[in-house]
Amino acid sequence: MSVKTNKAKASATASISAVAEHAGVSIATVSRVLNGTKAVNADTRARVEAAVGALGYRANALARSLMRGETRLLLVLVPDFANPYFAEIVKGVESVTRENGYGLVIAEASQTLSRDSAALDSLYNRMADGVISLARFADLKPLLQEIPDLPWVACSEFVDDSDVPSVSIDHRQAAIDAVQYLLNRGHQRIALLSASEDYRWARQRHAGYEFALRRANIPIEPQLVRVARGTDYVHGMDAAGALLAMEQPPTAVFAVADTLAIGAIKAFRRVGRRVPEDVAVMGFDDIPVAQVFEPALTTIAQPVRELGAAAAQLLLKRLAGGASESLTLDHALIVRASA
Amino acid sequence: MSVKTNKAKASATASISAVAEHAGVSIATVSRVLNGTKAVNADTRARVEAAVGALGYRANALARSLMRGETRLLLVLVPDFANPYFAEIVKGVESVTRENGYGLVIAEASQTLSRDSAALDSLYNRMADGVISLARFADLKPLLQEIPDLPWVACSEFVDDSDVPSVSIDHRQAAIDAVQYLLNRGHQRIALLSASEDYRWARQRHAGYEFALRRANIPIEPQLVRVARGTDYVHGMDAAGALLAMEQPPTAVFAVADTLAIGAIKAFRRVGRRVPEDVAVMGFDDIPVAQVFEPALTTIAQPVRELGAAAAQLLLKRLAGGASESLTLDHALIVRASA
DNA sequence: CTGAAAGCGCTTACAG
DNA sequence: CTGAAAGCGCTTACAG
Repeated sequence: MSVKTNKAKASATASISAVAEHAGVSIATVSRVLNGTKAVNADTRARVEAAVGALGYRANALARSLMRGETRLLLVLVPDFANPYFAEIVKGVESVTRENGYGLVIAEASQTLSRDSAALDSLYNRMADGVISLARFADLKPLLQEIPDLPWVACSEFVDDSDVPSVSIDHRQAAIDAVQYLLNRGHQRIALLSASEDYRWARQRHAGYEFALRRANIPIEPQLVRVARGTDYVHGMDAAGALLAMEQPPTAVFAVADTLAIGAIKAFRRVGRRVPEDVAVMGFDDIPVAQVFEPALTTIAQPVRELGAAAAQLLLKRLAGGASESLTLDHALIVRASA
Repeated sequence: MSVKTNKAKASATASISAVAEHAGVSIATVSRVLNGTKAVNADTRARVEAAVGALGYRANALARSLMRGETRLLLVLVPDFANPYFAEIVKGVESVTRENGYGLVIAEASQTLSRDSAALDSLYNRMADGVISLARFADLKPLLQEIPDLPWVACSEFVDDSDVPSVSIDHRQAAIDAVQYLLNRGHQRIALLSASEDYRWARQRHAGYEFALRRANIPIEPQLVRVARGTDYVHGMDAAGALLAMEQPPTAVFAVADTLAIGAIKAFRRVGRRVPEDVAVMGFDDIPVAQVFEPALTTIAQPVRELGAAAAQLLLKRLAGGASESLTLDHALIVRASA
């Protein structure tokens, strides 16, 4: 029986040595029964398990991680907690990480995010085994250079000239589909309500919008393109206001996010314009409120849960030493009432 | 210059000994300039800083935390990522933790959450310095017993016979205010759309509803009380359906969550009932969509950001050794169009 | 001001 | 099957 140095370590959680002492074995043995890593004699095991129970012992994750070289924690970078779209993706991520025994560290990756963020700083330093980023491309880029050796996976966003794999739908094609739908319904003056093009997806949806129009021989009218200052409902209202002021307003609006679409509809309604009779409005994302809102939103549905789940799987696979290739999932056009 | 044992540690991040070697000092000195904990000679400091820069060194947070006895990580338990109400609270939490150099580990605390969750399991074991819980009281209770020595703070929920401080509005009083408002508008048949009473707040709002009715000498009609099977929009629709089937339906509905209220309105609309003309609907929370929805929601606003921020402050104060007393913040009745 | 050494709580070859 | 010991990468008395 070994001699313990610090016997009365206050009320603090029992350590492995306390368990060893209690069971009359070495800490190595305790470790073995805890991890099932090596055969242990039946009654030795029983004694250890009894000691664990008696002391309410739980291995200190910090020490364990330090030795194992992994924390089983994944960092998730989201641009905005409040956007339901991101929340759904996180749910997808969570579903697979939970199954695999990983925890999630979530940080809001705003523009201001940088090395001065002590929180993130601590994470970079081996607190997480890898990161899943939904952050704006513009925010992501500089971060990548700072923390080169952590495995990254981008979700919805991506970084072309890098080895960061990504999981996403084909934003450009989805936008083409949306605009084509509007064209098919006879619209010729179609406005684009875009989001900050710090988001790669915003840029790509914008490209899809222009492509679809050009393909239909409709000239791009710069005034019909409005960039919202955020993705909250109010930002959609504001941006739509500008459209309202035009002498020849659009007959249809393609918004790159449902939140923006809903904000726009609100703005239109306020001045007595009916949707879709006077203006058709298409959204993007198919967030939960899209179907209960009135008029219910015609929108592009992203397989959000799957997006998150796939990103998590990709990262886990990579952590397990596997190769990681990017993935493109399918989108779908959901026709409801707003367009 | 000391001899390094493991020289070619692959590409892995530089360790403190690598920095020490590079700068020609001991690791103790490196630690001191890193932490500014003790005076260091100016040019020694310069040499160390140069080495840190050259090697791109960042302290290993795991080892550091193990020594310091703190991780500067806080665990946030949310019942549902998808509910905008919780998202806003998390934003409040994040604003203060970020300022204080703390990171957030977020886990979804569903009913199924238990010791089999490897993710949470690792957290309990000293991965987080404390926890802020928005979890259902019913889920929270058993967890508390498992991890007794972590400092907890409950937000919106609470645990009466424990030393867990909480930050919340007065849910019961808020419900009384809501129902009284409805009564003042002449309603007599007021339904309650409640949420799972695993949530303490649901139970309290329910109590407030009954109190207000009784105070007005209106008998409680059990059929007018419906418990939704969740807090998503669809759950509100479902629960409202039952109300619709009544021979003498209510003239007003008080929903304990905006999501539920919106779902109910949708259900009413589907069968041609107008809100608020045929049925008035009141919500609770004032989530972002409440004001853009049509009809805009009359609701009880909770100071969500403040709630989250206060919970974080309370926890931080406690971690700093301070005392922790519970806090009740003010709610507000927002009159818009739905009631 | 600086270094050698102990120690945080674990895991894992290495012997036996 | 089991233990003594080294080591993960740090921080911090203890000497000097």
